[in-house]
Amino acid sequence: MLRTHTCGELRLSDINKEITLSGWVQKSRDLGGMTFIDLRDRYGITQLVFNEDWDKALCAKARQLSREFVLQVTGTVIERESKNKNNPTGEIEIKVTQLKVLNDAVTPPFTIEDDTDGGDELRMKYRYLDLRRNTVRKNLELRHRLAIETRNYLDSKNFLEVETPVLIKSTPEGARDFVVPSRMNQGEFYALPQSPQTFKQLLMVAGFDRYYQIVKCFRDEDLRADRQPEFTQIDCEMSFVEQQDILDTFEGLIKHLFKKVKGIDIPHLPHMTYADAMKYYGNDKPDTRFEMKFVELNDLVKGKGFPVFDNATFVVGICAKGAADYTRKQIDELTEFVKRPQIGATGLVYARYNADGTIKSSVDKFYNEEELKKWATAFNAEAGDLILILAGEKEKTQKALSELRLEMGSRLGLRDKNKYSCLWVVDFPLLEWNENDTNLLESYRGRWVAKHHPFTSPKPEDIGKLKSNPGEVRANAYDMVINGVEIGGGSIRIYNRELQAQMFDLLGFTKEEAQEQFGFLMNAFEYGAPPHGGLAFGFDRLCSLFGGSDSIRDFIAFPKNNSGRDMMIDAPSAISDEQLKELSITSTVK
RNA sequence: GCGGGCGUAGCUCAGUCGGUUAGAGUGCCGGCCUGUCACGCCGGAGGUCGCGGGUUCGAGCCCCGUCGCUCGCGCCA
Repeated sequence: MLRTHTCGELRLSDINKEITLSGWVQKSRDLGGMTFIDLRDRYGITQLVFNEDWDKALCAKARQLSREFVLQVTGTVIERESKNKNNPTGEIEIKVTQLKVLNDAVTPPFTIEDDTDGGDELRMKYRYLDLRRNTVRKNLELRHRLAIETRNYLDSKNFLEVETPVLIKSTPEGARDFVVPSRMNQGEFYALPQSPQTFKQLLMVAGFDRYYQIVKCFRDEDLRADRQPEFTQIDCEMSFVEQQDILDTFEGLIKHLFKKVKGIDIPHLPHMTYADAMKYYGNDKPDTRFEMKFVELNDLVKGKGFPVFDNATFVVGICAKGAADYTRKQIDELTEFVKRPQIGATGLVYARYNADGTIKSSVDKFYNEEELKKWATAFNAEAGDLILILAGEKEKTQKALSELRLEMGSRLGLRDKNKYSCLWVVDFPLLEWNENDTNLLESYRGRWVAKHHPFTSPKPEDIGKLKSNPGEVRANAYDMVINGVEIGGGSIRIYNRELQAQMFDLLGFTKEEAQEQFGFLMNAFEYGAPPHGGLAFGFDRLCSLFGGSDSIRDFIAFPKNNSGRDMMIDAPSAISDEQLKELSITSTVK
C-alpha cells in the first residue's frame, strides 16, 4: 500500500503517529522558511508542513511542487500551532520526513475547487479533472447511495435483478432508435433499447414474478438539461397485481429512498386524475409545492364587448397570492414572458385586488367593479392578490398558463428545492391523436398513437369505446410526479393476444406488421401470460431531484453535450472506409 | 427544423458613440517572506478579439455568412 491513511481521517487523537499519505497537491503556500501543502484525495484534505529548520533539502524540494502533482509522503502527525476550524483535519498537520513525487502534472486548465473558474465546455472536455472536485464527486456518491438503497428495497420485496439485451430490434413506435449495423447479417441492424419493455413482460410470462433492473436506455432525440441520449432507468415489473398494488409498492420505494438518503418522511402520495391535472394545472406533471390552481372564466367574461375574450374558446386564469403590489414593469415582464415564441400567448390580462378592496384591471373599459368582484370570488381572491388571465385556443392556453404559473411560483419563492411534493397522476388517456404535422416522421402523422406505449391496457369499463371513441378511452397508466418533474411512469399491461392485436390495429399496424414486429410478444401471451404491470423511474432525474439540481448532467460521470457529443473522447466520429465496407454501408456524407 | 443567450489572455469576464499601444481579477513564471490555510509584498510573460467576407480613412464594436457552446420550443410510446 502506498498509504496508511486517507487525507480525510487524521485527527488530534492521532498525534505522534507515523503515517504515510498519498494524494494530489491542492495548493502550496510558500512562506519562505517554511512551506505548507494541502494534500487532497477523495476523502479530504490534510496539511503537510515543511520547515528549513528541520530539513533544508526537503523544504527546497517541497517548493518545487505544483498543483495536482501526485505525492506520497511519510511523516508524523503533529498538532497545529494555528488551527483551521473549517477543515475536519484542521487541528493537525503532517511534519513530513519523506517526500516522493509519484507523478507530476501540468497546470490544469481550470481550478479544482468547489467554486471552479471553469465553464461547462471546458469542464466536460476535461471531465476527469472536473470529477476531482468535491461537488461533482458528491453527486456521484449520491447516485451510488440511491442505487444501493433502491436495490436494498427491491431485494427486500423479492424483486430479482435480471439483465436484458442491449442489441435488440428497431420498432417504429416511440422515440427514434439508435441503430447498430450487423456485420454477420449484412444490411440488417440492431437497435439499442429505448427501454427493456418487451423483455420484462416476457420475464413475467416466464414466471419471474418480480423483476427490476437499473439499466441504460437509449433515445435518439434532441437533448435538454434533463435529457441525455443514453440515460438510466430503474425498470420494474410485477405479476398478479392490480394498479393499486404497483402504486403501493413504489410509493414504498420512494419513501424508502427519501428516508434513507435524505432523512425525510414523505406523506402518503395523493392520486390526481390526468383530467384534474390538466384542468387545475394545465399540465400532466403539476408542481404541487404550491396551489395557484387554474380557474376557468368563460361564463363570467364573455359577452361584455372585450373582443379578446369573446373570440377565445378558452379563458382561464390564476391568482397569485400577495402579488397585487407588482409594478407595471413587473407585469410587463410577465406579458413578455408569455409572449415569447416558446410560449406563444398573444397577451396577458391582469386584475389587481388592491389592499383597499378596490379592483383595478387592464380591461376596466369592458368590466365594471361589480363584474371584477365576481372574478375575484371565482378565484377566492383576497385583497393583495393579483389575478392573471390568458385566453385563446384551449390546449395552447392551458400550456401557456401552466408556464406562467410555474414562473409565478418561482418569482414568489414557492418552489423551494428542499421541499418535496410527491403525487401519482392516474387515468391517463390510452391514445392521443397525432396531427398531420410535418414536424413528425411521415409514418407518425395523422393517426392514433399510444400515449404511454402500445402494451398499456385500457380501463375495462372503457374498452367499449375503443372503436367508437378511442380518444376517450382511459388507460391503467400512472406517473409519479415530484415537484413538477415526471420521475416515473408505468401501466398495467395487456396480457391477452386478442386485445393486444386490437391495439396494434387501432395504432394503424396491419396484421402482418404487428406480427412481424411484435409477434414474439403476442405469441408469448398464448402460453399462459399472467396479469402484470410495472413502471420505470428516470434514475438520473431522481438523482438530480435529490441533489437539488435541474441538470442531470451533474449526476452522470461522463455526460454528452446538447448535440449528443462526448466532448472528452470526441464521439461520435467517422469510421474508416474499411469498417464501412465490412458492414456493407455506404456513407452519403463526406 | 425553429427561437433566445454567449464566443476578447490558461480561466472567468469588462471593453462607452466605430478612433491612442485592447484591460481587470485569477492562474502561470521569477524574487522576497518561519504559522499559512482565498497567505502577503514586488516584478514579469501571456491576445489570430471563434472563423470568413463586407462597409469605413479606421472595426473587438456595424452588416452578411459560418462554426462552436448553452437554454428552450418542436420532438422525446
